[in-house]
Formats: sequence, structure tokens, C-alpha cells
Amino acid sequence: MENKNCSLCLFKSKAAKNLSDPELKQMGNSCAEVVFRKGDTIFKENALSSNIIYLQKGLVKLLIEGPHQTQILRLKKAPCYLGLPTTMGDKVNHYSAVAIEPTTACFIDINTFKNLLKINPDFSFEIITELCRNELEQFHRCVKLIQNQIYGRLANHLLNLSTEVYESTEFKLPLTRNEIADLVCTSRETVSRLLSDLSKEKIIQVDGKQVRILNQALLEKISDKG
DNA sequence: GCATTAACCACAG
DNA sequence: CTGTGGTTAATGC
Repeated sequence: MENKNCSLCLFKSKAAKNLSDPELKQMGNSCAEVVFRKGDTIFKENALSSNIIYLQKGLVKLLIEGPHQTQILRLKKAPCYLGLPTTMGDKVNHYSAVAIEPTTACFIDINTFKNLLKINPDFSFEIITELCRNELEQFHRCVKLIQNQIYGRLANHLLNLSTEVYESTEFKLPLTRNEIADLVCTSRETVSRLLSDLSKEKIIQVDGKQVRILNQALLEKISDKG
């Protein structure tokens, strides 16, 4: 494994910007950069985990086995850390991560990471902030899934892709209809139907996986009231 | 009752 | 992998 020089990294996380040169060197010595193709598994549920993963580039889905089927927990876009809860919280992963676009990730040894948390409070502060933001997002998503109807949940996902992930009103769906269903908790058929309904209503334009949002205001309304 | 919502099944591109 | 149609169960006026 070749040692990385994290000081020179162009994709340094907000947290890592607080690390001193020696600390970055320490991280680089126990860190491996790995490139994943679309569909590659980054880490797997129930496998032993001894690394914190920092996503430099790319897009990832998090999956967990539910009682009936696989549940897509959420999408995560770089730059971000992956597997903090699952690596710090237990010895084995409680969920899997799969790249859904070409992705570059750094695997940081957990002991090195823990040590950096202990010796650099500014670094720790940023990590905690990221974790807290995540938890808030989870809470909102949870309530939305439970209380909104499917129209609202799907509209919410489309808006999320548009505003958070791609930052454009036009984008290519990174998931199949089936996966969208697993993410917003419905059936594949319903996703198909609702997408064509939204298209008939001129709220979005759909061509295969290509989507353009035509009426964002209305989509937001649907996402709220759902 | 009657309407709506959404899942499940089947079948065709 | 998708889109559609039929059927059906649950829920709400």
C-alpha cells in the first residue's frame, strides 16, 4: 500500500483542513485511496470494519437488509465521510455502501482516525457537526416517509436530486425505478406510474432516466403536502 | 355505499 | 428494466 500525502489532497474535507502537517502525514500513512466503478460495493453489511471512509468524489447508496427486502437508507454525495456510525458504533457494519457513480474514496485506519479525534479538537468539532447534520436529515426523512403519501415522497426525492445532488433542474436518475421504490418505500410500478403522471401534468419531463423539472414550485408543494 | 390510494400480479416491449 | 392494465384490500367520507 502506497503512502498518501494528504497535505496535497485537493479534495480535503472541511474537518481535515484543521489538521497540521504532521497530523496529515499520520493520516496519509494509514490511508489508502480506492477508485470504484458504478455498482461496486465499498463496504458490506455484517462485514468487519476497521476503516473510516472519506468520499472524495462520487455518489453512493447506503443499503440495509430489512425484514422483507433491502432498504435503501439514503444517497450520499461526496465530499463526505462514510461509515462513521457503523465503524465507531460497532465492530461489524450495520449497512452496506455501493457506488452508483464513479467514486473515489479514502480508507482511513480507524485507530489513526480515533487518535486524530483525540488530539485535534477542531477536527473533532467538524466531524461531530457532520454527524449531527446527518442525524437531523435522517429525522426529517423519517417523518416524511411515515407521514407523507407517495406523491410527496417521490416529489421530495426528485427535489433532493435536483437541489442537493446535481444542483440542476435537469439530471439523469442515478437509480432504477426499482431502487427509487426501495428508497421512498413503495413499489416499482407505483414509481413508474407517478413519474408518468407528473410528466403528464407537465410538472417534470421524463425520458428514460433523463429528468427535467418544469414546475419546481408545484413539485415543492407536492413534496410538502404530499 | 362510493371514492381514493397503493400494493400485487401478469404480461409486453 | 419499464410501462400498463386489472384486481384487490384498506381507509375515509
